[in-house]
Amino acid sequence: LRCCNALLKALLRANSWDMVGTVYQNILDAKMAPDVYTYSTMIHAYCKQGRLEEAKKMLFEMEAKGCSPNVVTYNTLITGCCRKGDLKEAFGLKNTMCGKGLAPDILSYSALVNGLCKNQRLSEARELLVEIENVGLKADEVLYTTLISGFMKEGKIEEAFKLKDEMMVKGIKPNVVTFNSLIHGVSRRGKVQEATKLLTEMREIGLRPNEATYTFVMESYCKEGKMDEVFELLDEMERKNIAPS
RNA sequence: UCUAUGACACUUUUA
Repeated sequence: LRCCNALLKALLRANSWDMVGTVYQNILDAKMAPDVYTYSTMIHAYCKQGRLEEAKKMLFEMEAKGCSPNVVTYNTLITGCCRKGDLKEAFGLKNTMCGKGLAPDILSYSALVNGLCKNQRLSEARELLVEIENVGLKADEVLYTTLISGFMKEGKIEEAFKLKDEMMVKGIKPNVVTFNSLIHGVSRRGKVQEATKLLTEMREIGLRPNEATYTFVMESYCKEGKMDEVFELLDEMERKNIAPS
């Protein structure tokens, strides 16, 4: 069964949905009982396809068969709902899991925060951060990055930088994605000097810019028509062998 | 310290 689960994961990554179904059916045919990993992976597969109804059905099915969903199972579904913009359902699931004595973890919250941010509900996202700390969880760099990119997308640049300061004060280290989000935010507003400042800052703290980083910085240069700098960056990328991820 | 879940532009796939 462990092997089947690993196989399902690989197929899910490859988006081989028909094979996912086949393997799952084979598990059943072989009279093996899918475990919580199998079900969670299947739910992930449905979510990734945007087939939320079937994902939810799978949740009921596992419960009916006496396999209890855990935090990961719920997180998977919550993430799926958030990505589809069904925040009602997502928060409903959060309540359901709480009702079963399953405490949402930092991943549950960051999925919810992401959903709120993607739907321009920034103040609620911020409130969720307060809740996170109230329940004794520690916000991490992913959570903050999610918030930062949410605020940046709404053009709330100062707020985004405040969040960056806030996380650093708490001892949470920004990573490449954090900087990418910041750079992207200032770049779309054409703030070249801010973008390059961030680029040097991330280097100073030992972070390696990746392909996305360069893309965002180049965007800001392009907005100012500074093509020389763009080509310089392209050269630099080649020198550093930055491969498209 | 590893069978499953969260964040950044573009592209591609699922449709």
